Amino acid sequence: MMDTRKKKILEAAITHYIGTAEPVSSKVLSEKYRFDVRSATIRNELNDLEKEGYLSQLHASSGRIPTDKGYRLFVDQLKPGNLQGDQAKLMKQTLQLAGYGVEQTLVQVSTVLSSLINYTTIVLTPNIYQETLKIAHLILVDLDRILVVLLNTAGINAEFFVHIQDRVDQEDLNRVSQLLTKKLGGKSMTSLTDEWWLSLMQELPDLKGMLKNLGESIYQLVQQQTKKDQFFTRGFSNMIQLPEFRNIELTQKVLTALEENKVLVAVLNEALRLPESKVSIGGEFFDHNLQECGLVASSYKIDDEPIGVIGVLGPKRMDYSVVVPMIQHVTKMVGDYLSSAHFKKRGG
Amino acid sequence: MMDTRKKKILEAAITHYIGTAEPVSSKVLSEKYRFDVRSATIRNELNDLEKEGYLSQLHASSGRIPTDKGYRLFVDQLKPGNLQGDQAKLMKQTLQLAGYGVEQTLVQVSTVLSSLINYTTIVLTPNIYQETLKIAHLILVDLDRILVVLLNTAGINAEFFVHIQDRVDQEDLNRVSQLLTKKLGGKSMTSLTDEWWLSLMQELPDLKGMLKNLGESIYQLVQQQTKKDQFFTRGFSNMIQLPEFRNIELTQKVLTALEENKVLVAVLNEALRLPESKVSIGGEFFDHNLQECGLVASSYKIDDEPIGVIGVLGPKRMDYSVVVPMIQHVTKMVGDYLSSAHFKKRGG
DNA sequence: AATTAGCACTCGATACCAAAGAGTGCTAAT
DNA sequence: ATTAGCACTCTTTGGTATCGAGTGCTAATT
Repeated sequence: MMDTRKKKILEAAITHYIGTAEPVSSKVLSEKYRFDVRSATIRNELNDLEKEGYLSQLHASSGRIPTDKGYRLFVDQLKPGNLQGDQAKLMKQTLQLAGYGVEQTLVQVSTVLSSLINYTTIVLTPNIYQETLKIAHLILVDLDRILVVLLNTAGINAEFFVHIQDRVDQEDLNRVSQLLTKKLGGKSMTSLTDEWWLSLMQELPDLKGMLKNLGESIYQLVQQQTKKDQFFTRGFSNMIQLPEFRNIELTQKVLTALEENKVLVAVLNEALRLPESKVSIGGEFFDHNLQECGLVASSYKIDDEPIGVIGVLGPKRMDYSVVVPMIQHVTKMVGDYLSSAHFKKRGG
Repeated sequence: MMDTRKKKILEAAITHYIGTAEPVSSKVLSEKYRFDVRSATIRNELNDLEKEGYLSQLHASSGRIPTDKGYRLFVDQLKPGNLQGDQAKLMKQTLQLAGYGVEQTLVQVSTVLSSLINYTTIVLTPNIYQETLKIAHLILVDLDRILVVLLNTAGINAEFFVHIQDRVDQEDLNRVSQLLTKKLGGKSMTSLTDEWWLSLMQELPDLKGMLKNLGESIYQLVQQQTKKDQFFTRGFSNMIQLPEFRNIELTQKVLTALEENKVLVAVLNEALRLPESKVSIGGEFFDHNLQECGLVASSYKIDDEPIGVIGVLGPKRMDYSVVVPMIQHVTKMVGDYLSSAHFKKRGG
């Protein structure tokens, strides 16, 4: 039902549409691609492909454009590709010149990535809730306020202030820090139960009140977790040059989806758990604002643990054959870099 | 040269244009506003106002639209206004429901602000470089890596990792932290000179190497300061509904300006030092991408020190009479909140 | 001297029509 | 199974006529 030539024609049609954003005609296909058949034959094949749901027409006498199903087939059969050497080089340089810190590195990388491919990059940044905790440290700020610093095994840190009733000094806090750090190993943020805190209080009875405050604050922090903005976007202004975004309504929709980021965050979170990159196309998003978009996303890892996701959002006719290898390469590179001694030395 | 009636007509013309985005005709002015003269008279006045540079025409037989000079006059004579009670209430609620931390509070506030007025909010966030330092604390992370936590007098913190050669333990670091905190009072990030570090080394000769690493890292951090992203944007998707943004080229320009944020950051930084709010209009930006925009910006203060800026970017015909009081109110409210015991208690 | 009725003029917006052109599906011939 | 040929569909483009909003100017009026 889907012989080689038909497949080739579908592939050529999609490739051509990706390149031009114009509906593809039988004439163009027979002239620009070597099928050694006249356009009428191709016309018959196109008709079949439309009936099978891989292509569609905007109106009765227009050329064909791919459907979601068409793109999906196209993407699924893409062979692992390489990216151009100069692009790989540029990304490498970007990493080496990036500023301090994980967040800043991601900002730099996604900005350059977007300008390279002219689509929008979207990023899920690491947070303290991934992985297990490693270090806790308390710093006395005011008489009644302490800054709590937490670090997980991936080296991602979080800080927040806690208000306390009891008077303590930094010496006390150092003792608490030491105890916490000792007891924290293997625990995640959410597994710090009431019982766990109670057992701590028994070890340091004189600082019971403070520990109570601390436990409550961390609990509240976990509750607020979802509110926390762990998502950013770069380079929409690069993408907006593409012909589909001459359509104001479409531009509005995509901007809205990027700002009300729930759906995108959800999709990225799915990609976090996948071993490979994830491609989403048009109707596969449960968001009408994204019906005309495609997304390629892949996770990056610190020491083999996925801690965040980099994605590329573009029009449905995005050049997947370039973007997929690109995003795989970039996430690998970022992960390696964030795990590297070099990064850690210069102050990650 | 500018009698009362003329002024009133100009004001009415600008108000009407702000409301409708349509060029204003003499007929509309004579009918909707009570000048008690026929349209022909108004026509004469409009002609004068155009010659004086306050109004302009799109083409020979069109109504008038305000020029930058017109808007400027209009804005400069605005009387201090109040905002509606329900809006004030909503902002207050937003603050109380905002998440932990300064950054998250600002994100919430700017999101709600944008949805209230349908323009884009832009925010300069506080950073460690403002104000003088108060506390430094070092935390041992790995054998050769420490996390440095700095806090300034406004309660804004920064963290970064430092790689060290010498073996130290947390006890050592506690001693260093204590010394640093003692010596830091009144110093700014940039005034930590080589001499200052040398004097520290003399007090703790056994940790000389570590202090050297630390000094160098902080120096590098200061160099990188400008790279740091201390700027964010919310609610462009609200604004894009306005009729001027049906023009794709304009949308592209404004988006580009928001992403290449240099010019905007510069303008906001000027507002940081001003006692009142700052309004910028069209040609007053040295950026062709912002020629059709207006900006109202004002700083927010922690304990009377300006530490950041909230701005509203809209089309040139933005409703300044609403936005100016609004932004003044919001920045005041945010500053008070960030300075308040309530905020500090619940974990700023 | 200020105001205004009246009018000619400009220019954009809208509608309509014709012609051109791109592309298809189908039929019949190869 | 392929394809030449053709009728048909629909969009695009350009031209033209018309409408109407709005102006500037002149001359009359207050």
